[in-house]
Amino acid sequence: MRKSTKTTKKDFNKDNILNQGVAMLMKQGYHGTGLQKVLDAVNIPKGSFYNYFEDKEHFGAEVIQYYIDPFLKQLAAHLNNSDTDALGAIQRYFDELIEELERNNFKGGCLLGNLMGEIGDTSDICQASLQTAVNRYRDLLQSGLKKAQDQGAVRKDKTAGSMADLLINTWQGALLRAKIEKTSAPVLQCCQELLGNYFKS
Amino acid sequence: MRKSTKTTKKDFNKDNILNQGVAMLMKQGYHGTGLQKVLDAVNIPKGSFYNYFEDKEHFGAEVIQYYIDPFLKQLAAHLNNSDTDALGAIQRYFDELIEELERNNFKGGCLLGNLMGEIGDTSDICQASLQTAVNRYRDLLQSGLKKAQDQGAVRKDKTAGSMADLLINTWQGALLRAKIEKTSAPVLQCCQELLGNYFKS
DNA sequence: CAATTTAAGACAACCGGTCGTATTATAATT
DNA sequence: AATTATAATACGACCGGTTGTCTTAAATTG
Repeated sequence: MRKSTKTTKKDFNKDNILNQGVAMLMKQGYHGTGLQKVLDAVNIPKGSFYNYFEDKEHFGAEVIQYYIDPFLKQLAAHLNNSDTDALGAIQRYFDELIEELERNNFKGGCLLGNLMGEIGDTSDICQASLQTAVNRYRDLLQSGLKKAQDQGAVRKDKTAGSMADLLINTWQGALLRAKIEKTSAPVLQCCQELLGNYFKS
Repeated sequence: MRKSTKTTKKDFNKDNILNQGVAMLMKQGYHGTGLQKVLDAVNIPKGSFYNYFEDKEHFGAEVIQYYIDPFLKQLAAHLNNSDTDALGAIQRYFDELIEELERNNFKGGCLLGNLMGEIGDTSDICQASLQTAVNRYRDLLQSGLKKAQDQGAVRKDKTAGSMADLLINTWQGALLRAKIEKTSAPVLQCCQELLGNYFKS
């Protein structure tokens, strides 16, 4: 077995752990998720965990990045696919998120929001990871709103950055409400009020 | 010792547990907080816990109500003390929250938000408690905004209820951001954009 | 003294993390 | 090219400690 092949297998295992980690941290939170359960689910022995990760905290930090990546790709795809209408692209992106939220019966929500609340101020390592994850998300959203501004769809008396922040924050809060009230009304309101009203020029 | 006295003492103990519960659930979350630690901190034997609460879940549900009560009183006080300017009262209330947040170096945030994220979809009992807590908060905020509408300070083309929801949600999201970025910028922005701009007539 | 409340301790399950060792792959040396 | 030395990875048993909950007995009550 050559080096490339082996590296691939190790990455495959690590991906499996991260994948399962996303799912379980999402459902049960950080302290509610035991490493044993994660590893059992992907048939990897307990002792092997520390070959892949330094400890649980670093594992959590990596899960955060692994989680947010697809969302960035999804939003970027929308922004690229319809670059004649950036505001519409953003709206369609959030519509997709809402659809998935409904499909999951409002369970889980956003891992970033959940972990910010649970360990955002107790684990330095995860806090740093959360910062970069949120910043990457914010920057992409900002660039989309900037484009929408240039296209004349979004007001220019506010910076794209501040609107991106406001949108992210309201979205996070709305997700929490949606979760405990088991209705998509809060997230719908978030998009309608901000994207459909306040941000428009 | 008469029955009334005894009941008082029991209530005193329970209050101590709840008080400590608020502090520890705030800092370490639900699954990160062991009952042992809570009881040790208030010098009540572990075996006595189930004299006060049915189980940990019900304990959490009671902590939630115990936590939100002072906030409702504080907001209500502001609304009553300056009933000539309801919008100003709301603003001053949130200013106080921001001051306390800074005093705590952005640690903790809001217990409701943290627990919504962590166990809002896994514990039915806590979910129900979170619902009523948030609803009570929302209703009070709604009545304040309604008053501000009647006073002509707040726009009337949106319902007070929808604005209360939007404010609460954005506030929650902003608190999460403030927590991981260790700055009050997000919560300041929340108040400025909504109370100082979007809601104004 | 009977009834009820309080508390001590036991309980199994689980936690994150470490250990020595066995297996394998890479590098170095002939 | 064959063999040896070195390192990396895989693995399961095990560590001390803690979890939430329950049983049972002591203390306190009316």
